[in-house]
Amino acid sequence: MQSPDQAPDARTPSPHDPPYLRGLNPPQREAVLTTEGPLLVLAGAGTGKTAALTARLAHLIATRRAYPSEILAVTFTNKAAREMKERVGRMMGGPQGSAEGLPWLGTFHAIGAKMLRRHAELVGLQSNFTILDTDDQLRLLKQLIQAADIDEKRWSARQLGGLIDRWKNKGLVPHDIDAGESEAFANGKGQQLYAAYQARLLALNACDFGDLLLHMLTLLKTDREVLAHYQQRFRYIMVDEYQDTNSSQYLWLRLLAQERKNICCVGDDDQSIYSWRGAQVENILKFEKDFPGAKIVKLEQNYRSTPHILAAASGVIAENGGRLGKTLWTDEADGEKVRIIGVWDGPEEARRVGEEIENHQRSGGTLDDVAILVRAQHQTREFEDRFIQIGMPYRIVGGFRFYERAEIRDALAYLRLVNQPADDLAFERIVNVPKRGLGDKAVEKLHRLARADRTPLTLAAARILDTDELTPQARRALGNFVGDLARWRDMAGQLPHPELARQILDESGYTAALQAERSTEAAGRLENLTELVRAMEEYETLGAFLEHVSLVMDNEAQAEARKVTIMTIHAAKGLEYDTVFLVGWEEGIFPSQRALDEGGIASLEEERRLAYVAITRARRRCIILHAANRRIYGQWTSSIPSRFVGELPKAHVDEESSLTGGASLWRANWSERDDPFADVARGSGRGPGWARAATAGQFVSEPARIVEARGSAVSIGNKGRSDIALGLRVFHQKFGYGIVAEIEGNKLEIDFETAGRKRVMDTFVSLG
DNA sequence: CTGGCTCGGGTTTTT
DNA sequence: CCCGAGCCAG
Repeated sequence: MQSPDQAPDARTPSPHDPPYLRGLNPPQREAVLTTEGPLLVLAGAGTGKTAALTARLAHLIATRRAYPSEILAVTFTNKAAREMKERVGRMMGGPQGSAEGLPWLGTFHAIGAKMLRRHAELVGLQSNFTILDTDDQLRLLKQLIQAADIDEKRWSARQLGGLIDRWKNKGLVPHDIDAGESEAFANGKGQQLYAAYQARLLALNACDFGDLLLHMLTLLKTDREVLAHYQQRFRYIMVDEYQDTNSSQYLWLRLLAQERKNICCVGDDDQSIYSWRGAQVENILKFEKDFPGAKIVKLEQNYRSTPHILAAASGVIAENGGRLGKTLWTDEADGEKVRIIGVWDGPEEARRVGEEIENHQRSGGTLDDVAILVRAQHQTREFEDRFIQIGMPYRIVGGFRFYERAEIRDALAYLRLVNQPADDLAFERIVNVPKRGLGDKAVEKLHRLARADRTPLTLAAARILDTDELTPQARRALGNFVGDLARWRDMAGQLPHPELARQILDESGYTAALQAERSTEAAGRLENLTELVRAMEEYETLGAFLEHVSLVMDNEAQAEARKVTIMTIHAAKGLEYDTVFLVGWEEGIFPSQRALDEGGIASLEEERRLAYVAITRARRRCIILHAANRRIYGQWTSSIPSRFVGELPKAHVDEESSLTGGASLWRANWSERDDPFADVARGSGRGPGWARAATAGQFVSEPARIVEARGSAVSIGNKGRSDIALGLRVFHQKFGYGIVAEIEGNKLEIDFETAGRKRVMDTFVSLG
């Protein structure tokens, strides 16, 4: 480890460099070595931002400018936080000395929660408060809307939730909402409902995600002691993805940094794609004004993509106004130009991408190098359908996450209720799960009593047993449930919590109910529960585990298998692939119709930044497709290529487009297939019978938020499986159970129970 | 309570 | 067109 007097100062490499500086270029070094005062690091896509950020953290510790525990490093995602932790660990060689503590490294929300637990009582909470997720939040809002006698159809909980989120993102508490703002919901009831919601959360001893920051913000603004404490404590503050910060996060950071002013924000205004969830690009644009004397370092050397790809991306983003301005460059050789392919319609687009990937395989490429990026989740379907047909292994990123699954949320509700008896939402969720004969009437009576006495449902339940309000069966059932809860709470003090969880799941009858189902899904759910209990073992306390689950738990994409990845551009931010297909580059799709209709120039510019993010995901090959016809909400619609296609600099692209280039392909398509309805008319697979059997979320047995197709590789040759025969019952990952109706080499025709007849590859089915 | 119906709405998504 | 939510009937 380096001592302060030997601390490197040179911006150029020297043999005496500590390990964390090795391999950094001059601007990266500058970013690492500028420790004092405000610093803005403008890091273009692929310029080694994380490397610089981590090295900076290592540098601060190694040169003893601060104890680890005096450093605050915030990220947006758990993934980013994890990555940084790992890299710092590696750089500094093993875990840091416990005497010096650990850096406060985590997401805004995780850090907010950590602080808030220490000061919970100052905002009217107890430190074991529950963190509600969006689902809980919506159920609560729905109750409030009903209680206020507002037409739920006209004014949905979802709407109100969105509004409250926006207010929280701006750092506004109910008191700050003026009449004009309040108008946004139910003719001026917005403010009142927001206030009621916040009151209800306190009564439940609960927080939503926004509160984790908002409560801390309020505290920092109103409590001088708390403010002074953290201002003193955090000698150095680092922020990743600064362009994604919302107002509340910005205010929070500014307060914390006010004293020491050692704040280093890393970001890229060109990659700001989250304004719709409150991010303010302005935060990064006005950094110099907020922090006078700020130094700015630009990271512009790109280590990811070829010059053609960079030039294409730069050409597009140059159309945006008000940029801080960076010019990406690279040492790499030219490589392939960006290809633009125009096709006739959506199905052809999928076919074309499939062929390109097969070519890629034939020339020795692997599938995990390939990604297809879409603007919106529904576009994945076309590719999924096609890939199932040709037996191309793929994975779709997105959809349900581990803790969003019903069985996990049920199990957590039990644990939450044991941990925190005031958690009415948890109580409601599981009072009749599994079914124990406590229907709507019984719960309604309970509610009335709880409301009258202003007590949590758990208490009301105990009390109602002394009355004759419930039917004898309901009373017995509730008595058992209340008794169980009390017993589990006793056990909580004595048993290790994974064991407690196992017992709860057993004694509540939850596992038994699943076992009784005897379906594939139920088996998957049981597996998920086992996984949940296993995960608990890594945590000291039940409380720590619950916090982990609601704030941190996300199943990482196991990239083990060789598969093509299909995902949204948003989901791809921060990732990179050798070959990237950018599909659906048409006006109305990308840029999206919504962006064109609403939000004016700002929306369009965000779409353009999205295009920039999309292109810069590619390392070696970037292939952009657009179709002339697409079925949108069931209607065939013709579309024109995205304006972003036109903004790609000609010198760096190769067009194979029939529509913007020569007319040959267009004509070929036209004569071969007389009209866009041909597919439908010929019944070539898409008619009414084309039931889209299942979406990602329905396969609860999937291990993670990844929908994986079965089958390891594209089948070669035509040899079919020997274990498949006519009339056999088989299982297919997407379509479910079905009977084999025809066999043709390795292709099967199967009559699925719910999805109808489909043609699939035999590698995708297992014997049912 | 399940199923079948109608109706409305339909980017992007993390925590 | 496809999905989810809510409603009513059995």
